[in-house]
Amino acid sequence: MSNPFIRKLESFVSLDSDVASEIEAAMSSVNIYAAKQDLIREGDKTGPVFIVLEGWVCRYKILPNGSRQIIAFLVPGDACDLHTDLVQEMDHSIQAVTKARVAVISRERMHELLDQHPSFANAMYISQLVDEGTMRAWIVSMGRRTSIERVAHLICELYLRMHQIGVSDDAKLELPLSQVVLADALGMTPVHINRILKELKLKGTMELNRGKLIIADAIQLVRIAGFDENYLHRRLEKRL
Amino acid sequence: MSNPFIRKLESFVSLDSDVASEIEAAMSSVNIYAAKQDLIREGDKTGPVFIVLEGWVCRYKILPNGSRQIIAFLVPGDACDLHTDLVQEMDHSIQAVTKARVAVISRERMHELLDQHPSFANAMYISQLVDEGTMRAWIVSMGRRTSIERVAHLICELYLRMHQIGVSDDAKLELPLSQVVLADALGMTPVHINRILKELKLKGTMELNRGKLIIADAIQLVRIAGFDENYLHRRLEKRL
DNA sequence: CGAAGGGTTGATCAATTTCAATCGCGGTGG
DNA sequence: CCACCGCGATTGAAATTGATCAACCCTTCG
Repeated sequence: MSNPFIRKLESFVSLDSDVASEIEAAMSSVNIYAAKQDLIREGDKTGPVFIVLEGWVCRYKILPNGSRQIIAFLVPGDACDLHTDLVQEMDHSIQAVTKARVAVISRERMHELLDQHPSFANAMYISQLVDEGTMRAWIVSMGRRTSIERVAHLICELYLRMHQIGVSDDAKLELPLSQVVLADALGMTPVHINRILKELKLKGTMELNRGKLIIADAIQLVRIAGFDENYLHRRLEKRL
Repeated sequence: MSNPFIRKLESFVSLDSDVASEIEAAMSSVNIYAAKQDLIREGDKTGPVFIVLEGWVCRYKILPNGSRQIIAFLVPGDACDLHTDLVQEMDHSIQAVTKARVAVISRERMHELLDQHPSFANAMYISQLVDEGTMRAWIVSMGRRTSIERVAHLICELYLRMHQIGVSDDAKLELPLSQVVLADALGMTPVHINRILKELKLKGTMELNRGKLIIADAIQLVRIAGFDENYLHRRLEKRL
């Protein structure tokens, strides 16, 4: 099964194969977005449920002064806005970082699926808890980590997430994020990101070139980041 | 009805009075915590559901270097860890900021209530969405706001939340947060918080003395914060 | 070929931390 | 009753981090 969403759900709970195929069938409507194209904007009425199939997507918010803060990255298998129909309008925007293929499911269909398949609802709930843990980790990073620690921490997070969806061999990783995007995610300047990346390269920790990341010294990377994988609830996998 | 939790739920959905009293009955078991006492610690197995009745509580995380980042404030009416039984252990700690009265509900009972009363489940879901919106706003603040903007923004958030639970008249507010606590929440130094507070006082914007906050110029405060009430899904204008 | 976007670098500036000391006040034990 | 203690608040000076400003380079792409 090559559907990244199903694969992610299966990592949380085991799904009956007929449930899995019903979910997959519901994902047949697919949109393609170009890099920098918005899926939905702050202030819009809440739309359908999006599920990323391919490419990178982010949540972000623009401030009055024009600067941008990325709030989360969504990679293949990640869903968003599961239940936002309970509130009136988006408080942030969602944009494709790279060209992206995104499945679109109507809220009605999604509600049916959730109602009919408790295992699916459960998996979605777990997924949401993991996302919340990630947000908490971002708050901690922004508040209390220096820029090099922050960069290292984000790389650890993304490495682990890519690894979970099986998109990385051990020390190499496709990471199609420009320095500007990294800066927007980490609350820093592109210039400063550039210098930190250089420092990490000089230290022999990691190297990021044209969307390809090489982790030269994972131990050191984790140490710099002060990375605690618990927040991604890796233990969940082990239990299953 | 003086139960802050019920009052909060009612602000999201309307509850049948028998449902309300059933929920209230479930909240009969109450713990008292002293300031700085932990309700639950990072690494602990997930416990019962906590609902703050009185006082201030926070989520926080300690970093390897010993510094602390507060991730969220919980005020009367706020519940936490509704569904964390789906994951194995806490990825952060929860601590009383002031002396606090906290209702404790077993997960079994909570699940019964949620299953039996869709309106209650709905209200809890909305509440969770609001909390997520608040976390996103914190990420934005930490990433892209200067320290004075960050302070102003937090004050706006807290003012609005206190107002919602009816614990503030128009320009005054009980805000029992020390400068150290504010610093831990905003990712700053206590020294710097002190200077920013002084600056805000000098500007005639607001004043915080011994746990009492006076908003002298709400318009200016909102302007400094670049505050957008949308994320709390509430209107600010009619208030300030 | 030329333009645009992304990356790199140096110099300078500004915001915030760090360090260190002092103050005020409420609570406590003698 | 009162001196003392400890925490929170306050202030100044120095150090540091990261931002800003301003080029310039390289690659890609129309």
